[in-house]
Amino acid sequence: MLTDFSTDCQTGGKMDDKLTERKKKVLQALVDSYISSVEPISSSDIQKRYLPEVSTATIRSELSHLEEMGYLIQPHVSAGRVPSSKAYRYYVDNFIIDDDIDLDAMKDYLARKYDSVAEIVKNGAKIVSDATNYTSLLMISNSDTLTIKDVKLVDMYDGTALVLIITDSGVIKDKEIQLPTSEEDYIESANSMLGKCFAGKTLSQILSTQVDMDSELKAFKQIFEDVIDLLGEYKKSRDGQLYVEGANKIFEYPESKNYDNVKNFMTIVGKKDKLKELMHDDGNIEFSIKIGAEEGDGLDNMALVSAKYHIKGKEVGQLGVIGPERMDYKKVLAVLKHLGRLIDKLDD
Amino acid sequence: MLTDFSTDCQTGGKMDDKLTERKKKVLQALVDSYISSVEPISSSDIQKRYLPEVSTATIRSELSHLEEMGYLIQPHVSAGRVPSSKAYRYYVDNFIIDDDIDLDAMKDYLARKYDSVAEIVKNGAKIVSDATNYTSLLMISNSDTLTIKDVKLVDMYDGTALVLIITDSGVIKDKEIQLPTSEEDYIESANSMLGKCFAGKTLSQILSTQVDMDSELKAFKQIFEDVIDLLGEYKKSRDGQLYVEGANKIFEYPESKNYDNVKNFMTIVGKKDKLKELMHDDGNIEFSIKIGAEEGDGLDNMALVSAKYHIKGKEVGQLGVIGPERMDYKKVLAVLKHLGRLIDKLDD
DNA sequence: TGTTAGCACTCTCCCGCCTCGACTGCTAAT
DNA sequence: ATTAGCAGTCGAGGCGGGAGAGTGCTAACA
Repeated sequence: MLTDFSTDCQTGGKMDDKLTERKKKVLQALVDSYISSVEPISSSDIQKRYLPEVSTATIRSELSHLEEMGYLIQPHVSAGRVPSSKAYRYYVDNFIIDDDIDLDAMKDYLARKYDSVAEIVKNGAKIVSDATNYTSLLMISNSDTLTIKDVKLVDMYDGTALVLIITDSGVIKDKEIQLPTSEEDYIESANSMLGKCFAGKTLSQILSTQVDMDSELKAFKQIFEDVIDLLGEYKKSRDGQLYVEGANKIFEYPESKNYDNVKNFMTIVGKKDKLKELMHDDGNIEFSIKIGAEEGDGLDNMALVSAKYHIKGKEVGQLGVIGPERMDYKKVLAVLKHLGRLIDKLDD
Repeated sequence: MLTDFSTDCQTGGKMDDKLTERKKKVLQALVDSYISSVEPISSSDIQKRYLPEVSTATIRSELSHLEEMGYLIQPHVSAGRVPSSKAYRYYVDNFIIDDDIDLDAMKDYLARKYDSVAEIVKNGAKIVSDATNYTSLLMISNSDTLTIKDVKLVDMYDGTALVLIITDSGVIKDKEIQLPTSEEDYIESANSMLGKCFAGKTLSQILSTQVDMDSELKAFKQIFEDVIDLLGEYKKSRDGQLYVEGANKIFEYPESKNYDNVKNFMTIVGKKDKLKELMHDDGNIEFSIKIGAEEGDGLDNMALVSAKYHIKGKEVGQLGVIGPERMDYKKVLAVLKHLGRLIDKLDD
């Protein structure tokens, strides 16, 4: 089993023993069926495909029991049953085992569609959306993980210089500033000072540190402050940027028949702040699954699965999927997991 | 009158004289009414608010005439009438006069909401969407207008250099490349060569010109090609980038009651290529209005209004609005026009 | 006690029918 | 050319009833 799913809801994990084996089987059957048909599931549906050895009456009594326990919902008396958020939570916590996650299929899929691993990383959000057929979310990690390799001034013209901030993921910011003097070696010594001060530190470290302006540094005070400003600006623009891909996949779901579903979905997909909050780092959990109203307002009938991803072992962001509560968690997890591995192994 | 609207449809402009004054009045009344109520308009609606001096019977005969001519549509026999695309076209070509465009109101609105002009430009798309309550589109102009000021190599480490492309709107691209030699003055002479080749040209000019590699340039062949590649890459990433803001305004329209409308709208808003095509430069027309199916597939029941905008007199992009065909053209034009002026006057 | 067959019950969906109300198109008069 | 009057048309919405689906309950059985 995947052991690191988020179980921050009161119904997670610990309920295992309260369900008999047969109840588990019925619940799993119902969720599986519902995920594939997106129609209320009846007792005979379950009997036919999953439990031919018992009668529908038995299944019915199990179903009504599960309903009492809060796992199932009956839209109306003569309809079948539909899983509740609690059921999905139980499902992802207990029924998804690693073996189900078909990494090889994913691998083939990606190999067919994309030429290089670099291309895969670049198109992360698009790939996830394509492969899962849900809306995908890509969030760039906050700047705690970004290391400054060097800060350089480049002479331009008319006493201006270009500030380059070189990080371990490329040059990230440039801006022209005014030089306080036109001395020839000013730039050179400024460069050495800047290198000394900033190289090897993360963005957050730099911004939270108060540097003593000793005599040697005084001459570069202005430059220094300009650079700090620039870093602050960059942090602001980069921190937790969120990209959404495939937002109108919703129209391909049966759920879209219901106007409110479409509206809710589009509303939450439009609220980047809310999405960021939902994707936000849950400690050491590698995969996080938020289901329905568990997470407060806004995610009714929806679920959000997200995974951290790393480059060269370092956390660089999160990649996720948002879609209907009845989403194909196995597939989604397979895609996210495989992609995570691919990205992590990347070394060019 | 605004004289520079797009009139690239067969019904534009020239139909003026074919409509009697009263027909014009009826048509305008109907479109105005419809724009504000978004319900089919009956003969008595028009009589009450616009033409009390004639009877409903007279108006009815005018209406049925206008319908014959293709300006109106009757959803069914006992409903009022609704404007056709042709009616909207006629409306924007003939009934919107400059005086109607209340620039001052717009000015006040912007002044209340934003602190500085710079902020207004930066948030162009958001402002337009807020102010009009429609979905807005912002397209950065293609690279024909972008001039390269200089190309510079900056020494890094281990025989690599950073390529900087400095344009009149800032440094736009940087990439590390391998230097073919570690000679000391290589970078310096390369810089002078690059400056000579590229300074003052536009991106497109550079990419379309075949440069003779004479003896002097041979030594820099590799660098030269790297830079060209870089420019090509940049052009690709920048050319006609399109931003969409406020896509789910659709849910605030009465049209959203109809599922197909929502779907169509979201579909086209998701198709950036199609939007780009629709926004694409129409010669010297300052404002372009595309209405409904006039423009081929995809824009049924919708309209797209776009305007070029300039900074310091130079065209830098387009700003537009996409929404229902019955949009408030006067308001939209007021917003776009006023914002265009503000942006153009910007000089910091 | 758990399981089962049988059956009555409930509820949705859908169809046809109806009425009401909104506008129109037509006609005949001015 | 305009108008009043009126018949005609169509959609919206309410009502009722039949069909179908799936359940809960009960009583019998192992």
